[in-house]
Amino acid sequence: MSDPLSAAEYLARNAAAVQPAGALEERLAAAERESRPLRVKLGIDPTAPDIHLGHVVVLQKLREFQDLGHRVVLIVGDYTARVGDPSGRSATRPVLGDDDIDENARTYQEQAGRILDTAPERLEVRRNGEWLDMPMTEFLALARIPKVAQLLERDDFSKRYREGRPISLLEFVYPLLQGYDSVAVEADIELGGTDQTFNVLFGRDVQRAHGRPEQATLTMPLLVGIDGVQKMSKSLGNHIGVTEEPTEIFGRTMRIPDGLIDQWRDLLALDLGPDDAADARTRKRALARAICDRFAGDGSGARAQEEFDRVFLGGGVPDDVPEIEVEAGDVHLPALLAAAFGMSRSEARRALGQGGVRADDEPLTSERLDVPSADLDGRVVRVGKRRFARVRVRSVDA
RNA sequence: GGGGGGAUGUCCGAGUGGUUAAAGGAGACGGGCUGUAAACCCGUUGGCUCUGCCUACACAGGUUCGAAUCCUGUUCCCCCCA
Repeated sequence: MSDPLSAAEYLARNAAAVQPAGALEERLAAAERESRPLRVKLGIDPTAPDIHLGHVVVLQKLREFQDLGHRVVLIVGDYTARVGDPSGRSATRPVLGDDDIDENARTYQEQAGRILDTAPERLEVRRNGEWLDMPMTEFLALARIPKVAQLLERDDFSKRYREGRPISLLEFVYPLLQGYDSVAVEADIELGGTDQTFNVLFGRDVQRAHGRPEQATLTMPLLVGIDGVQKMSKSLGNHIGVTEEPTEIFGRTMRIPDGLIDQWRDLLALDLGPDDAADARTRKRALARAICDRFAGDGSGARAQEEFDRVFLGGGVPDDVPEIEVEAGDVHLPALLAAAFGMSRSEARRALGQGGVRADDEPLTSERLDVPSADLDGRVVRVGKRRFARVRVRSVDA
């Protein structure tokens, strides 16, 4: 694998683009020649510390670079986060304080460690606050690099401009700062999702303006979320977090549309084994197991599947059902459901009215909203197909 | 600096004084069918102490028996001109 050509081919196999053509081979060859590891850069946003499968795609790619002997440079965007990204129209993001950024960065590293090799010679973590707090004169020098037409060529900008939606100057400045990061850490290669295409390419302009060698860029396709339509993102609620319970990971994976199986397998670099040749359902189960094994620990996939089958094929109840305590006497069902499942009482009422609530297998209806707690003690209340809670009557010994 | 347009529920989007908790769509949720897939069908979708009450159409006041709809001020956004 030390052959630069085959290494490049391997690394690019599931990438969206490697630009400019041949740059990756060239860099790998240079590393070989100079017998030094490449510096592979990824910028991260310290506002969202929950790593999900969408983030994993790029992290996995970084891991592949590491396994080939190269060095990953993670840049925590503490400075850019402090500026407060105004994009996203209506919702102004809260500006984070130092403590939050520290905390988020720490969480991020902890979670990324599930994918990356965290050995110091393989992973370097930097904060762009180290260099972005620059004198105005330096910033002005940066600001003459991009041309407005160039910035407006960008898909999202041109689209927004055409549609008359706001673009703040700060958003124009972002690529500059990100590009300067590449200068500061002497990046050989920068990775990102395809949404970062402009930014990573622009890093080359900034490097050139500073008389530095220009980085190669590798962009990965954006993983589609479990809704099968939009890119995976926490704010869209179509994500699977790497720290989630295996049963949850398994279950949510089983909900993805069949058409997504190949993409997930390829982008997450998972091996489905012999099941890969089977029917869609079998393949999806294999995928779900593989994801569990990868992030929740070896063997967790098989266990999750067993539980899944028991609960959803057999109509059973999961092993570890959260408990909800109630006082002795009558229980007001809407209140109970609201407390147990985080729904509003009105929602709970509706669910009851629609026959979506059961105690063990007995349907609870909206005819009787107050029931003696003794009738529910020890039983599992279930809303819909996958929300469970075991009821316990608080003992009255106090 | 001047002129014009706009802000409606999770999102999109109707609605210009009264039966509007607010059309329609999307999404989400519950049910049916299934493989917790797709497609399809039905229902729900502000909150609550629920045959009623409370809060809601950027924010604050005002007019009116009655306002998302009219008036005033404020904030934010977009466009055009300079």
